[in-house]
Amino acid sequence: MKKTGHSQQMLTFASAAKGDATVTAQAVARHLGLSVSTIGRALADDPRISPATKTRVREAAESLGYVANEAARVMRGGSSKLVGLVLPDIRNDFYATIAQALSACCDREGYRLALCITEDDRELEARQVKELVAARVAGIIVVPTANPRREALAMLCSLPRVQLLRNLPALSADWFGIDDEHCMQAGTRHLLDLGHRRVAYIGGEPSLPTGAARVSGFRAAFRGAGVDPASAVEELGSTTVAFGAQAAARLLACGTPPTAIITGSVQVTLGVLETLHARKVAVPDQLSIVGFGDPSWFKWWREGLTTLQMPIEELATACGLWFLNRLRSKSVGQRPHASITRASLVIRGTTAPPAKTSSITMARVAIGTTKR
Amino acid sequence: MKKTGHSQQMLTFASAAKGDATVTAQAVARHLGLSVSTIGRALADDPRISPATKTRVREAAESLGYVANEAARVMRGGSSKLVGLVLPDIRNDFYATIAQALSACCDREGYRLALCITEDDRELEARQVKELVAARVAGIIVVPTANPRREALAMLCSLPRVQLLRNLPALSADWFGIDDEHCMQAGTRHLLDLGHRRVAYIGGEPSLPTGAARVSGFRAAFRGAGVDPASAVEELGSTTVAFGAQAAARLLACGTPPTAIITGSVQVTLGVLETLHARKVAVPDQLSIVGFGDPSWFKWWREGLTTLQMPIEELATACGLWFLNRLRSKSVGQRPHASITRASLVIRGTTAPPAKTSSITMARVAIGTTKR
DNA sequence: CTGAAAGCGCTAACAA
DNA sequence: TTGTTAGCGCTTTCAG
Repeated sequence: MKKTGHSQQMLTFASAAKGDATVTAQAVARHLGLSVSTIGRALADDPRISPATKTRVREAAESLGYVANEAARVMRGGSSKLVGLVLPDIRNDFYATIAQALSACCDREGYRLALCITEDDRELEARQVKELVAARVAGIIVVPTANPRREALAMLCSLPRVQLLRNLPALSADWFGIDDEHCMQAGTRHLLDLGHRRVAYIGGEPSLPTGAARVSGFRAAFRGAGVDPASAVEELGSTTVAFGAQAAARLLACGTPPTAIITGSVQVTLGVLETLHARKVAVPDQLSIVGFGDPSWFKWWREGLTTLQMPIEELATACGLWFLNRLRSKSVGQRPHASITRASLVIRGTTAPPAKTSSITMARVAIGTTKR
Repeated sequence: MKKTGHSQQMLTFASAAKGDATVTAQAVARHLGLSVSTIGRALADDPRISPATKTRVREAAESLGYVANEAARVMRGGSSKLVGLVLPDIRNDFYATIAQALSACCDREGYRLALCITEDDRELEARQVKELVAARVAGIIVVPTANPRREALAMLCSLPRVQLLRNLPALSADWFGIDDEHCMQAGTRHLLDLGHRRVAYIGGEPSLPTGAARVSGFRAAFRGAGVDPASAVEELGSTTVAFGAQAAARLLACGTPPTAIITGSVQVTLGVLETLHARKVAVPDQLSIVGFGDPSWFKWWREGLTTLQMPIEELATACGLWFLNRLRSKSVGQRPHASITRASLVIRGTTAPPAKTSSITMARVAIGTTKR
């Protein structure tokens, strides 16, 4: 930072050229022999300030390295430019995509994201939310845990908020999500149509709104196809890689293993694939599988993973735009708004009709309606 | 939130039970007939306050839903509990892992992360950094762009800071990174040892510190093995999926395509794999490939991708711990500290000796020192 | 067109 | 053990 030579006020001690002590509007004012309010107004482009003064102020501010103190502005009653983003796990492709899209939205409107990772732990979530409130964030975008603490709910409800994917009525917040039930039904239907009967669903606990909807879609497919649900298997647990891997191992080990598996979470899918890979299970000859979500590498798993694909990025962008608009206009709809995005089944190479015998067969049927 | 019945001060209008107007320490004080400072001290667990009052205050604060205003605290001179995390792209597994690890660190120490995604755009970076300074963050953890703007550098240098992966001397900041040059040399060496001569490197521009180090390691391997570097091919560009895909396509299309490719970025690797998959290139029979980084799905690409693996999570955790410690103790080392983490070559199924003829051969040699 | 001053909510120095 | 008060840096009346 070059020190300007204009030594109009070199008498005033520590006139902000000290280097480290943060430069305040006061300092700029002294430097120019003006008052603080003029500085503030000039920088806010107030029409009452003469163009000449404005440029003078702007240049001085620039050269002194003045950066407005947002804390002070917030304290005056203005809400901050910080938006809380509360989600379970940023390594999950789902949430990374969401964060990226929201970050782009926020950036365009001058907002920043405070990233809070809950690991689906309600205590952690409560702490994080409290901190966000303390920081006086403008609002919160949240993928809530299955059962948030009462305090967390109360705090969330005291701010502008929107929920993503998981829809908790207790939050009475607007929601952007996917048609969990229908897409899971479509995926299951695909397997039933291929002739599978012993179909297993591995997914999140039904205490999660999404978990409940997905397992419900799974069951609905059986009813819809007139198939006896007795042959359906359900493994419900945490939406983690570990759970997926264990559940798949359990299913493979049992006396009459399923001929097809459908998963209800990206992480669970990962775990299942890991187990199938480790055990060298022949897919789809011995076992068909339908995944959940569609990170880029799903198409490289064996001949390509048949999966339920959802436009997460679009979903997040829609959510971000809508939320920021609401923040700015303060408009609060009476009933929470709900926006549902449709998912679609992408058929690749991991689903086929079941083998006639329980051993590995040579049959390898090519299917290909939505092949991509 | 239940309203407590203690109507000691029901006369004071709007005694904070109004529901929406944020509850201040003042409000709690009035509610209890105490002074603000007593409230502040009680909540700060000051020894001068009687235990009885402390509990009384704490309960009242709780039931009224009081949350301290951090902006006010910051304005009094305390630094905020916000740490800026500036990185190019959160969908990149590298950076997602880093964010996750740092978030865990910060959370443990009561800090929060402000996520800023630069997309490797220096203008965007400059804007984000300025906003972080305006927000009076306690410090910044940054993966800088190749060539940050002068203003951005100046601002960064005015705060506690640490750089990850990319090491820019201009920042004169502590750095946590990997031994880019050596690991790339090892990967290339592996290919040369297998007998490859026409080896291609596809990676980031040398304007990036990491890009420069990696390409330099690539070249060093040739020198080290006494192989004529004339047969080496270099494709340097942006560290994106698109560039990787295009570069690979270009290499395959040329008259005498390389018999092996080594990549210098996770995203580039993704692009290359995409092209190889689309063109149905026989790997490793027709072409050997060494990837960069090790997201979980690399081991599922064909027979498993041979790759340069680095303990990113440990790196980020080390960085976070060290940085937060520095923030708290204000200790500033004279010379910037540099911490280098070693990467390792993981040999899986995508590297083999080159085919004798230019066409596909049947030879498929199993290699397996570090197989995993 | 510009200046003076109040006040946002909190902490810490000074009183009692 | 508790109360009073000044002041952090900014915006925003109200006065010139």
